[in-house]
Amino acid sequence: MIIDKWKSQLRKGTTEMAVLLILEDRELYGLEILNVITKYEGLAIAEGTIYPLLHRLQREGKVDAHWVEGDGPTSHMRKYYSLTPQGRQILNQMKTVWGEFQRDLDALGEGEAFNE
Amino acid sequence: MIIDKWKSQLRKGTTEMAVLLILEDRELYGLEILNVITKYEGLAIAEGTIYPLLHRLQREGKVDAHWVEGDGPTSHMRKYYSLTPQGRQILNQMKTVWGEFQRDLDALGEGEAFNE
DNA sequence: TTGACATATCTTGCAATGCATGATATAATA
DNA sequence: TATTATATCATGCATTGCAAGATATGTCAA
Repeated sequence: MIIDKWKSQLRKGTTEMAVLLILEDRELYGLEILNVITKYEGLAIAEGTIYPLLHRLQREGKVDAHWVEGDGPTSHMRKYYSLTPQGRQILNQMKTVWGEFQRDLDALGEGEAFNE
Repeated sequence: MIIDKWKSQLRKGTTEMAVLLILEDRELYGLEILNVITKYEGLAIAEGTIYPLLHRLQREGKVDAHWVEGDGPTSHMRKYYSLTPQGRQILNQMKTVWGEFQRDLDALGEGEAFNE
């Protein structure tokens, strides 16, 4: 499908915001984050996307990570991620930009016949 | 600015939609299209972006182009672009996808504390 | 034990789009 | 003549999401 390629272009940038949003008020590990995102069909990303993204966010100082021994019966090592102050700050900027972006693109779509 | 790099990532895919939206009910030439987009601050793109994009859209059969001799006093050759039927069809798909995408990302941002 | 499956993470290179930069050409204006 | 505005074009880079496959552990059935 042609439109599927376009969808993956739409995700550029926004997937990063989605991850930061999810971590805004709690710590989660990789697969959990992926599962939350996948609950929203329109945002669904491939599994191969989440780990490189998380590593990048950590490298850029937007998130912190620490290993936790599995607490339940399934005792896999899990890497929990949380927002750094810097990450929180950038997320707030992203929210503002995203709001403007939506408004402008929608305005262009609806009102262009009028605005001159 | 860090956020500026992110803005340019947001534009991936959406700039293409913006151009198709602008051509939805009229023909325009390159610089005109750029000027319309630039009216919306949140969507502003660099000048070096528009021509490669238009060429790609033409190559993909989404738009048609034809040269027009300058009609007014400034008689520069202008290349006018218009939507093909296929381009119109794809634009409609994009509108649907974009709507879902917005809803989902906003829902994630606002409601995640509740949804389990 | 063995094998299959689910969980959980990691790594490497590719594909696609917007951007930066600079080039070309014409007409109007100083 | 030189400068500025208009209008288009071409080339290679930066970034991000994706595909594909590898690794490791624990559970459960045969």
